[in-house]
Amino acid sequence: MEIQNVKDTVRQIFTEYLTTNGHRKTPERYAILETIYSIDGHFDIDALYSRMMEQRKFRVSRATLYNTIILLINARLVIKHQFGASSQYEKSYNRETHHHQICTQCGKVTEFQNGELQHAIEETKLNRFQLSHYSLYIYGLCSKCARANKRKKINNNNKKEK
Amino acid sequence: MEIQNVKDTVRQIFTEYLTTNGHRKTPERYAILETIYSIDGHFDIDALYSRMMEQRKFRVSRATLYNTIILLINARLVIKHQFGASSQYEKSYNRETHHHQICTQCGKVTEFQNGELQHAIEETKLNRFQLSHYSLYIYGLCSKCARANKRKKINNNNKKEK
DNA sequence: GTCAGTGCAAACTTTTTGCAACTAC
DNA sequence: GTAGTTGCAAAAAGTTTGCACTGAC
Repeated sequence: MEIQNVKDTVRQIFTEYLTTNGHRKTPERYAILETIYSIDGHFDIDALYSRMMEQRKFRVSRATLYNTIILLINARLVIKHQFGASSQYEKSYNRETHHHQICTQCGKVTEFQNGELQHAIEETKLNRFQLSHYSLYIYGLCSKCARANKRKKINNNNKKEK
Repeated sequence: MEIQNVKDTVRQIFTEYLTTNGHRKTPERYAILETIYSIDGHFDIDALYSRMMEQRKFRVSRATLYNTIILLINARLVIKHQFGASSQYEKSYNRETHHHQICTQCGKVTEFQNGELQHAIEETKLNRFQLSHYSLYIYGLCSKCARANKRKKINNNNKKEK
């Protein structure tokens, strides 16, 4: 699906959601949705705030961002993650299911896809639980940090020998 | 493995970790480890703090709890989760691998085990990444909230008809 | 016209940090 | 003795809340 097409669709979904739940259709809310769907990957409230100021020249308060994000999560248009200190968000409509690799040393987060894994999770029988979505976080060392540690270790050993 | 046996073993692992990394073996650190391994399931810093005061009559500052937990995570004796607002922790030695179901409405977290799922995740080929551990969070509605919503919906419909 | 929504600042919560006192080594 | 740890309080960071004003309906 093309980008503009996606934006139109999510706008429509959001409108329906707002109508159904008796919320007002404010320009702030649509501007936030529009901005979020122009961001690839994860973002936090601060990044979203900056981006709206810079790119869309539309200023909204952080409070409104927090408020609106909750609506978007309920409308199933955004999902929330809790990797590190602050909450991370990402658009969820028309996005491939993916999993997250998080480096325990440098904190870098990368995404990867795996059909088998996805299938295994979605087919899991859950007792008395209605699945809505899920997050798989895999922790470990990214190649960069693994290499850095290896070098460090060699250096330390050399020092000891001296 | 019996509880006391586990506690002795983790104590030993922690001692080795502290020695290897040039950290001191303070009574605070062992008291914290001991308390954590007497807690079943998840806890946050506040709960740990209260528990140490009440049960072990050993008072440590929150700062020390945060410091020590980092050591325990590095020693692979504790793992950290980020469900809601505050970080949640749990002991990890000699504990069955398990996954988490989180109710998006009431926030209740329950654990479940699934060998197939565990196997599928552990066998996943990761490109340039050294797996250390992982967390699978499944979001949705617990049976209680699902029932509550159903009732609510019926009530709303009745009201409309009147 | 009304009331949900917004912006702002203050409040609140969780976690981190700086510093003096303490203690494991 | 001395450097790593601790406790305390202050600070920082992220999020929520109260209130007056605004604008969607």
